[in-house]
This record gives sequence, structure tokens and C-alpha cells, in this order.
Amino acid sequence: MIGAGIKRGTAELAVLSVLEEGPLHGYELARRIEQQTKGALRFTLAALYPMLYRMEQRGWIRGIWETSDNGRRRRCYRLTPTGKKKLLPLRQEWSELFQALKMLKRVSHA
Amino acid sequence: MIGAGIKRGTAELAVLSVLEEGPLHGYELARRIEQQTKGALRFTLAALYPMLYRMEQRGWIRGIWETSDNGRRRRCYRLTPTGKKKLLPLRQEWSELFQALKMLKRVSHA
DNA sequence: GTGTATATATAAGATTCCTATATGTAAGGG
DNA sequence: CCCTTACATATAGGAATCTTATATATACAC
Repeated sequence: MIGAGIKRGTAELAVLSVLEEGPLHGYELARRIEQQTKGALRFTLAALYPMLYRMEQRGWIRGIWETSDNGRRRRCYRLTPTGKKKLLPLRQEWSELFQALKMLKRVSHA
Repeated sequence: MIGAGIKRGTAELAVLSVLEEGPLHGYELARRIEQQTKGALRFTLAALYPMLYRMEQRGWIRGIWETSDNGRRRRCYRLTPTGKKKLLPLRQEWSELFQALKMLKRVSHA
């Protein structure tokens, strides 16, 4: 059975997927998600920051403060080994959900 | 852009999809969703009933009280024309979401 | 010095889903 | 006749996620 969290957790998968490419800070993360999905998936920063805290507390990501070239202070997040291990089962859960919805569609058209 | 409701609204699509096959009451509805998705998608009745009220208030479904052969009182819901019209765009939204998540996956594997 | 882009943060609110609980009928076994 | 299981609807309390709105602060261009 698909867990309860999965149905809402689009942001979780999106963050993990983007961080898989490399470390990033929140502001850029939001832009990448939007760009890579061609604007289809979009998160406000107000939704993202609390999400990043939660994921850090779970040990999926780790953030460190750094100063960029322009002298701006920002928090750079990277995937932890634990977070990396979560990606595959998370994607499988999503895949299950998609298949389940397809089944409902198929039956109703039979 | 994908609307906010879509990411959580699995139950909504499931209910509409199953009701598309024909009128049903809540209890049976829950069983059909579980059966047709082979147990992958499952909703408790406590989650379903409030959902049915909301959908009725929006005019997507309409429920009427009836007495079954065994003499049990139950509320039978059927899709309204408005509800039927919502199904296609809802499925398109879901499709968009799936594609968006696939894009994130594809990029991260490039 | 004013605006725009960068960057993080919190508060208040809505929505959806869950567990737990309550109510009541019908059918079958012991 | 009592107990359990299946049928059937309903509400309360709580958790999680996402939204809008707001606050703060720096860098750069005009």
C-alpha cells in the first residue's frame, strides 16, 4: 500500500532529485525545479525552507553556511548517503501511485 | 502551472473515476478503489465521507438516500454533468505532474 | 537613492488525510 | 439468545503540507 505521505510529498521528491545533481542553496533550488519541469512544478520559498529543515532533521540532506563570490550569505544543502538511499524507494512509491491511477482510468473505460 | 490542489487530490480523482462507471454508495466506493488498484490506493471511510460532502457541495456529484434490498439505508452518489466535465482536465493535470517528475528524474540522470 | 535580483525566515490560514470513536442493522455460528 | 463479522454512515481531534503575506538584508544598475 502507498504510504500517506506520498500523495502530498511532491516537494520532497523534487528537492531530492535536484540535489542529486549537486549541492545547492534554497533560492536556486526553487528555480531549478521550476526550470527543469518547464514551469509545471513550482514551489514558493516559504514552502521550501521549512521543507529543507524537516529533511535536514530526518538526515536526508545537510546544509552548511557559505559565502558566495558576491559576498552573500547562503545555506548550501547537499544530499546525505541516507537521503540518496531514500530516492529509489520514493520514486518507486510514486510509480506505484501513477499505476494505481491508471488502473482506475483503464477500468472506467473498459 | 499545476494547481495546488492537484498534488494532494488523489482521492478526488479516484472517486470521480470510479463513479464514472456508475452510481455507488460510500462503503462500496472505498472497496472498489482498493480492488481496482489492487490495494495500492486505499482510503478510510472517515476520509471518504467528508470528501463526498465537499464534492457534492461543488456540484461534482449528487447523493440520494435509498434503501437497499437488505433494507439498509445508504446514500447513493452519482456523477453530475459538471463532475463529468471535471474528469478530463483533472486527468490532464495529473499527467502534467507525472511528466514534471519524470523531467526531474531524467535531468538528474543525464 | 530607487528599484530589482538575490537570499533567508516566520506567521497565519486552508486543505486533505489519518486514527479513533460512535451509532445502528443484518446474518451466521455456537 | 448472545457474539462476532459484515454492512453503512458520521464526527472529533490531530498531523502534515502547501499558500499568501510579511520581514529582513545585501549587491548592483540606473
